[in-house]
Amino acid sequence: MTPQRMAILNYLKGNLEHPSAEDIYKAIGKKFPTMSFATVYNTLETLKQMGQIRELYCDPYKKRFDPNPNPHHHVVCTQCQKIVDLQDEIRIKPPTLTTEKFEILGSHIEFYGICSKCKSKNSSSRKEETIYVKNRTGS
Amino acid sequence: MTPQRMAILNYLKGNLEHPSAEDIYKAIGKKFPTMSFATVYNTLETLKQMGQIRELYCDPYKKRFDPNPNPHHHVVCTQCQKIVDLQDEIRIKPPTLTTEKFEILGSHIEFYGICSKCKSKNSSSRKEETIYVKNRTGS
DNA sequence: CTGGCTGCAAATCTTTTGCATCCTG
DNA sequence: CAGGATGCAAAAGATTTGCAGCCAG
Repeated sequence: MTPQRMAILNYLKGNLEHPSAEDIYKAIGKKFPTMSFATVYNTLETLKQMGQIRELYCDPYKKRFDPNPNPHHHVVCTQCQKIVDLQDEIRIKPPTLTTEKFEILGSHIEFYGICSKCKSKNSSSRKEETIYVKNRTGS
Repeated sequence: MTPQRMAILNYLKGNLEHPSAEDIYKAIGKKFPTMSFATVYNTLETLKQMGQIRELYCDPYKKRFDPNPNPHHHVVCTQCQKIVDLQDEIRIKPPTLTTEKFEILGSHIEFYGICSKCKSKNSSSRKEETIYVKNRTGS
C-alpha cells in the first residue's frame, strides 16, 4: 500500500459519482501532482483484482469505477452519464440458456433514463434542436 | 438507403454475434472494398437513430451492435466477450429512487459468466497461470 | 444545383505498454 | 541487492471529424 494507492482508494471510498480514470487522475493530481496516468490505471487494475472496486461499463464513453464491490445495480442518465447506485434488492433468476451453456457468475441491471438535472436543462432549451454532445472530455 | 447501408443492415439482420464496428467493417469490406470506417460508424449511428439497431456496452473493449431493437437482455462471457441474447421475459419493476429523480426509460440486464468454449479452454491449460489477454483486436 | 452520403486521412480520446528510476525491505 | 511501484513518454485501439468529391432528385 503506497501513498498513491491510499490516495486513490480514499478518493474512491465513499464516492458516489462512479468516477472515470480521468476523474480520479485529476482529483488525485491535486495532492500528488507528479502522479501519472499509468499509475492510476495500474492501481485501479490492482484494486479490481483485489476485489476492492468494480469496473462499470454502462457509460458508453469511458470506464467508470465503483468503490462498492458488493453486487448492486445502477441507474444511468443517457444524457450526462450520471450513474446512481440502486439499493433495491432485485432478485432475478439465472436465465434458461438452451443452446448456449454458460457458467453464470453474476448479473448487473442498468436502468437508463434522464436525470432531473438534464430534464430541466432540456426543457429550458425550449424548441431548439437537441444538441448531440460529442466531446465528452469534460465528463 | 444506399447500397452501403443495405449491406450493413443485411449483415446485421439475423446476425447473432453482436458484432463490433470493426467486425462489420471487415465483413462488409469483402463486398465493398472501398468502404471506409467512417461510413460504417456513420451508418451505425443513423441506424441507431432510426431505432433499427441497438448499441451495447457490455463488452469492455468496444461497442457492440445488436440488430434486434426490441428490449431483451444478454449473457456475456467475461473471457471471450461473446454475447448471447436472452429470450427469457424478465420482469423487473422500476427502482425506487428516493434522493434522485430519474425519468426511467428502459433497462438492461446483463448476466456475465464463462461460456462453454472458454471453460474447456481453461481446463485444457491445466495448472498454468491464466493468461490475461490484453490485445483484443482479434476480437 | 443542393443536400445528403461516401471515402480518405487526420485528429481525438481512452487505455496500455516499455523502460528507466526509485523505494522498501 | 531484488522486487514491486512509479513516472514519463510513446504506442495502440476505438471512435470521431473535416473536407473534398459524388450522386440522386
